[in-house]
Amino acid sequence: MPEGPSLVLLKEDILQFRRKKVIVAGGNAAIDTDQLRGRQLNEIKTWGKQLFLVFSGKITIRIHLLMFGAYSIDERIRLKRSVKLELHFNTGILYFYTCSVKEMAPGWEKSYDWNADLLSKKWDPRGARAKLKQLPGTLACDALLDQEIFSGSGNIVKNEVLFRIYLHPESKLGAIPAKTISLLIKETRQYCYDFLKWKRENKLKSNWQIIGKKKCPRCDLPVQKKYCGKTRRRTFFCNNCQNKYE
DNA sequence: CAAATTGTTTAGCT
DNA sequence: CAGCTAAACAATTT
Repeated sequence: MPEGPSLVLLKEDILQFRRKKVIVAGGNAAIDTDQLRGRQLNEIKTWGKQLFLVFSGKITIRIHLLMFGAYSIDERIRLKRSVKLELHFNTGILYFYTCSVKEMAPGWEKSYDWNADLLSKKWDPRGARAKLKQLPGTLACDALLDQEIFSGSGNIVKNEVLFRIYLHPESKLGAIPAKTISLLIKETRQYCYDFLKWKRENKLKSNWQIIGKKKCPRCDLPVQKKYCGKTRRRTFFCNNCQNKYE
């Protein structure tokens, strides 16, 4: 489910409940769900992989689907799954499963850089460039998972973007040419929108260029699989085509 | 069927 | 205290 583009789809899906009043709230999340009863869902926001439900009285609940989170509308999916949060409206029911549910403290908005969200029209590539410049020793594969820089990017985005721009995942930011950094920033955002488009069409996996591949689609040499960087996440790359700067 | 995975937080160590 | 690692969480797929 996760990665930023999926959250855009989630938001679209639940926009039908905006300005609707919560009739009953429940679930086993470690928050006071009772306080949501009778409140209107005023706003639905996303920041990368995070979803914010802003209720009347400015009570804000943050949902993070982590690796295995799911949601459904009206129908309870897989009865074995326990419900973390359920919101009943006059027009339907919204269920969230296996996710992180947190109540935000007043003023929470100030702790987020809204220009860092790849899926937002507020996205500002200059901010990303400045942050990358501050981290010369960081590897490209780690930077692409850093939510403070590329909010909404995940392991799929990381792998596919690095291949697209032929950049080796273990390249040090400080050694990468400025032009390539520009390309990295540009293509990370672009890939998010391609991801979104393909996800809508159910064609995300079929458009993967490097993830899970045995051979490089460009040079036909074997693809490397390695758990790279500090993040130690699964990384597929072509040693021949992706330039390593160190 | 064991292993791996689109993610993050936190406890605990050096 | 900074920096790192392992564990925890959990469902589905291969």
